[in-house]
Amino acid sequence: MKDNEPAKLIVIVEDDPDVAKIIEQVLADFGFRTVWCRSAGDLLRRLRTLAPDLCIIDLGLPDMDGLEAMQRVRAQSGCGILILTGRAHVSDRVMGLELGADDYVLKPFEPRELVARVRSIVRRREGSEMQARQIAEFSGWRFNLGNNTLTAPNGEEHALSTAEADLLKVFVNNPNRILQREKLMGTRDLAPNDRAIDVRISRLRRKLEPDPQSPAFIKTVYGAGYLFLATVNWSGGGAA
Amino acid sequence: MKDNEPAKLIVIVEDDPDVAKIIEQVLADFGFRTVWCRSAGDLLRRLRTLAPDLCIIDLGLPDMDGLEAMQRVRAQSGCGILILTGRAHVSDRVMGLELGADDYVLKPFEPRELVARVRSIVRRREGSEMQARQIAEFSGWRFNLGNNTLTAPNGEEHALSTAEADLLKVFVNNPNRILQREKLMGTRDLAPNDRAIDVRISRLRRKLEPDPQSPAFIKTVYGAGYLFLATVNWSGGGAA
DNA sequence: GGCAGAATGTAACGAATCGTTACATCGCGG
DNA sequence: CCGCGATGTAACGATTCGTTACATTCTGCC
Repeated sequence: MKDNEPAKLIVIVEDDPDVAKIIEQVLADFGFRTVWCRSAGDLLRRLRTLAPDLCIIDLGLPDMDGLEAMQRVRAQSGCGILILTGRAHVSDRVMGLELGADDYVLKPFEPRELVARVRSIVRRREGSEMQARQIAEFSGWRFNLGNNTLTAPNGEEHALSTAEADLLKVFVNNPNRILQREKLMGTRDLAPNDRAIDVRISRLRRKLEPDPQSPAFIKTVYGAGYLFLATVNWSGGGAA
Repeated sequence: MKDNEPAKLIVIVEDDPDVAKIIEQVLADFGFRTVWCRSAGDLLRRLRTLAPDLCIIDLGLPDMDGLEAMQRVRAQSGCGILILTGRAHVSDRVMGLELGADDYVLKPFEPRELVARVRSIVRRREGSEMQARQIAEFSGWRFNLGNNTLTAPNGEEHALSTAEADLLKVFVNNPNRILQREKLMGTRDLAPNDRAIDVRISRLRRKLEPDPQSPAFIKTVYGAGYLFLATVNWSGGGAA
């Protein structure tokens, strides 16, 4: 009953338009939404407003090494990463995987296998959702997802309760995006006139907002939900 | 500081002893513990007492189709699964991945790449730990990990609190195994004479044990920890 | 077998959390 | 400017959960 979710969003980073078209076609055939980025810079710019489920990255990009791009994505977005490239050397493959790619597929690729691997990554991710990453930073604030601790820009520490932390986790994972009440409550389905979310928001604002009367981060979108307005950067999730 | 954890345990299912030896050697070189199973039956038997982090499964087993073996493992253990096989057909690869394998590697394999892929799976899993699976069954009891509900054999439902559910999650994921207090407390480090665990155990027993005085499932191991004595079967985690 | 000391079981207490309710306020369409 | 529905939040009470205290059990030793 929570499967009226929109299709998964996949970003394709590929400088060859023809190849990109093919990939987009294949994924679209299997029900994914796709966005095409021509370069690493393009990708990083898009990630400021998009929250994709997976990035498919070519290693041979015009403006940046694919592996570096991948690491930047990891630091910024926490989405899944699949490397799709012609570089077949073992050392490339090992390095890609060790640096955090979820899979490494060689060109020329087999469409059905690519879809199967994409699905595998997406399937795993929706189970675990937002683990692995540990510290989210935004506007001088640091939110440690491991111990539910929120550190203010001036160094002051607030301990968040479980509910508050859960709420903030959803926010930092989906910044700059209108989030409906249902999304914010996680699994718990909410009664017709359930005000629990509002109260949770209120309590979180009290700890996070300098002036809860005019919130800087957690904006209310009248009639729709809430929106977390910030540029979130991730750190500390480090596999070596 | 929580990295004195023992090495990850990997089960290798492979009927050719020479190939198995090579795989074991490669993994051992990179710090993994390994267990070799010659057949699918052997594997399923071992899983009753082992809780591996990953199974590497050959598709060409003498006693059972590898894909069926894989699905049985998925139902029983929730560990990671990597298929390592000579079957290179696209349809095999797609089917393996769709049926829930975390990766699919072809023989002959490149040792460093295999290790990188194994690490990638293990790394991801230790972030998410025990998601995906939804319902654990043991001796007529059903524990729904999704909504923290415990159903007795007679159909009676108990709602578990968060702490109780967390505790039971550790138990059903590591049955028939002595678990030290630290493991049972999750991340929270415990003070010298911390009795929190004992109280949690006591409260869980009150809901789970017919006669808390002589527990049938949660056994006390004097001086060592606790042990969950049961055959756990998993269901409902299903990707189609 | 019996004892001492440590480990474990659990009742009771209190702090913290969190959903509900009630009421104040705000936003937007007339 | 009015009115209604959406949102903010203070207050209350139920639940949860760690601590403490005391009872009980286990183990090694005599």
